[in-house]
Amino acid sequence: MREKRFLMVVRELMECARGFERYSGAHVRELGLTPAQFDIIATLGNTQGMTCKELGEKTLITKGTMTGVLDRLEGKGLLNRHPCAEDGRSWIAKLTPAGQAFFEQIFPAHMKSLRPLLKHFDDRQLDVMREQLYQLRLAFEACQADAADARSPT
Amino acid sequence: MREKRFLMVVRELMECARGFERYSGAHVRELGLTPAQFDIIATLGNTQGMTCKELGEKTLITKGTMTGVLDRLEGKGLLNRHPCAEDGRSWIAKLTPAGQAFFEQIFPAHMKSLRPLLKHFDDRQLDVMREQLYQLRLAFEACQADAADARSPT
DNA sequence: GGAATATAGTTCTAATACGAACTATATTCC
DNA sequence: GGAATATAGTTCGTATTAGAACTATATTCC
Repeated sequence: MREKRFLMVVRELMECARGFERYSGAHVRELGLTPAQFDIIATLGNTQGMTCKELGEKTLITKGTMTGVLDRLEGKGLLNRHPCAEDGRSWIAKLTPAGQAFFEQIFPAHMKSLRPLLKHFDDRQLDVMREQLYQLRLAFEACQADAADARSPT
Repeated sequence: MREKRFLMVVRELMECARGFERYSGAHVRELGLTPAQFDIIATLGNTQGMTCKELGEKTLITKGTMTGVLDRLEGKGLLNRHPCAEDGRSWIAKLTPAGQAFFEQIFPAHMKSLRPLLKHFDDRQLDVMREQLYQLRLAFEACQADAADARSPT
């Protein structure tokens, strides 16, 4: 019954993801941001900005959603978009000074809010978990690629 | 830098969850269902039905969303709701004969679609992963409870 | 028995998730 | 150089998410 074992792993995986989102999201919302907005701010903090494509790769936000998230952050005055010199199709999203200042204020606070979680794990266990999850992700990606090939074979 | 290690684990966790949802979701959508709808059908298959509350516990669907998901399944004729004899506030959601027949048709197909993933793991590794994820979930739940206490102390 | 409280489910709003269609610009290939 | 193709970002439609307010029924406690 490998299948059942596998489904139990998937179930735990989903519970964990939801659990983290709830825990982290509760704190983020107190800061007046949604999880997606926080993700963008945290990614852009201390950088010179990046394209939507890069943001999409570094966060888990898909491009269709990205537009709206960036729009709302722009509306809050935390971010703006500049045309990209190298590629006329691209825009560089960059924190405004207010956005960078906000990042510097909330990011350490958010890390601190995660600290209670940390005390449950030591470095070795974190490394084991990461490696396990990495293997799992590789499997998903490999199978995803196979499925894509099956749909449109070369 | 335990914090950084921890964030890397969280990042892998989220990538995995998204990866599975994409992989599994692609197949589920081919069946004409959304992942949430499939989750309900898979949970209700081969049962005598259950309340929204039970469904919420066995799936990862929150009660506010549950209403809409059940509405749409009811609209497709796959499910209906009966009043609950023991509790006047509750409804029993149960697959219709068409819903049960549909379940019997798609569930094995869905399991089969997951089979390529299985070949990447043996039983021992699956057990290790599940245990790791279980510990992680426990940590989230413990901290969540602490945070709730902090907001409204007894 | 009745008030206070808890719980099951629905409804509402704002923000996302995903896929698909669309526009505009880049790249490739002949 | 121009056609074919690929890519960046936006827009759109449907479904889902979380949280909070709301209705109706249960439970508790005096």
